[in-house]
Amino acid sequence: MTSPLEKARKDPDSMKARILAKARRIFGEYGYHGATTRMIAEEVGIDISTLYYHWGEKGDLYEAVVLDVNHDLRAKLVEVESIVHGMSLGSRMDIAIEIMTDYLFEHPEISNLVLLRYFAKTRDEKLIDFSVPEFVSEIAYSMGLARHKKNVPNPAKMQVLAIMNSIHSFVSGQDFFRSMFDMPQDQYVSLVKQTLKFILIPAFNEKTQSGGTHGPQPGEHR
Amino acid sequence: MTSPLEKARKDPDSMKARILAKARRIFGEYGYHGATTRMIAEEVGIDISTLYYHWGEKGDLYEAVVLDVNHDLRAKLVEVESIVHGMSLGSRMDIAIEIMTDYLFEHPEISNLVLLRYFAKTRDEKLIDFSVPEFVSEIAYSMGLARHKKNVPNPAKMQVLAIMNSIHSFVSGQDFFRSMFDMPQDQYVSLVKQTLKFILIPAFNEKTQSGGTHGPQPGEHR
DNA sequence: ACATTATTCCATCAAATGATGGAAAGAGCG
DNA sequence: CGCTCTTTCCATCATTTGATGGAATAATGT
Repeated sequence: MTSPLEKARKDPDSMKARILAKARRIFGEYGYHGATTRMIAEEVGIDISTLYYHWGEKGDLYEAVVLDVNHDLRAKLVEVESIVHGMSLGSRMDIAIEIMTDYLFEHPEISNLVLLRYFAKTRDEKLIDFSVPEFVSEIAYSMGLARHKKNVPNPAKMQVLAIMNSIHSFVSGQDFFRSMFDMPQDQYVSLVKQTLKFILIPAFNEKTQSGGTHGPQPGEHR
Repeated sequence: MTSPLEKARKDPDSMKARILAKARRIFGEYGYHGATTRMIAEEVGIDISTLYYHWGEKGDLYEAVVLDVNHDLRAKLVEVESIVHGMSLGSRMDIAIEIMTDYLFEHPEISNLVLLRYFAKTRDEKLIDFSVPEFVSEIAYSMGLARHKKNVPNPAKMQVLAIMNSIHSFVSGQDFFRSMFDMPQDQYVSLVKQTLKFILIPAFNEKTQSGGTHGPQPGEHR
């Protein structure tokens, strides 16, 4: 059995895929409730009922969008991992920040959707996506913050979340933030990379030797 | 002339204030479109038309909420600044992270609203809030990242944004993130502080002497 | 007590929105 | 061609949602 999502991914010119692509953008831009099926249909240039024919109710389309975005994001992370494999932690982070930042600025709806899913509840409660924890553990492992893919210490997971969220925030908030910098997009992207490296790299460079996980376990902090 | 918002802030028991308080929570939780005037009214325990009587249309109430939240946030930042004034940058950040994290976890709707405003567009376009740039410049100045309050270098502004967004993200995303850690709230809060300090402090400690603004100006990066 | 004003709720609208039935148009196939 | 299956659109619903008019109730001032 092939799911509608798999069909869409197989044939990017199909109506299903075209709808999915626009839905990604609209849902990412306006959030679940801010996006209407009519907006999406109009964007594709089709009647609203055609959209329902292919994807069923709004919540189902949204679910497909979330899964689709997660699929792409995971694929990119795997690609990055294969590129930086074997480098020092400093270089790894430098390259990873470069690639992921470029990628997410090219597909800002990914960051938008990830963050909106974190931060905004939806009236019609939908499934919680459990692929986030996997992501996070895998990245933590490949950064050398944990010795085993399973059983990654909580502080390591949190550090990965902090990194990912920092990038997503600058991508997703670009309209808002750029309004206070008054600079073209490419300069903003450079500034984002520069800032991310400035903030993120030192933390992992100096403390690396003093025991990957650093400091006390969460319980008895301070 | 006193605005409705000022009236509400003056008398916290007034109907205006009670509505505003609930509106903060609901708008923060569900976003602008996800929140309905009926949800807010029901939360307060009043009829929907009473809400309209006090605050006019939905967009006006939302605007009041945003201004209200910004007011509180700014006040807290000023308070923190007065507390950490004169300390070393390291201590300043340590204390500031402690206080701001505690504060925002006590008022998570502040983080929610700030982030949703950054990341989600609203169909009915509303005023863009220009108090953000001020915030950011002031913090950057008080962190010693700029010599004058006016004319703060862009990299410094970006660093402040990164810091603020990191805190907001962990507060706003707590429901989502805690589901992957399986720990009580207070432990999660500790872990957040620990992670924020781990990531944020090293960047500012070592490079402090090598020229506050660090590295090249945005233009010719890399 | 009375007049005036402020506040609250009930009833109701109009528009927006999610969703569907069924007719038309198209595609594949003997 | 004639048949079936798929796809698309038009018309239409039922709900939800933002919003208001007006009656009823409570405050306030004189």
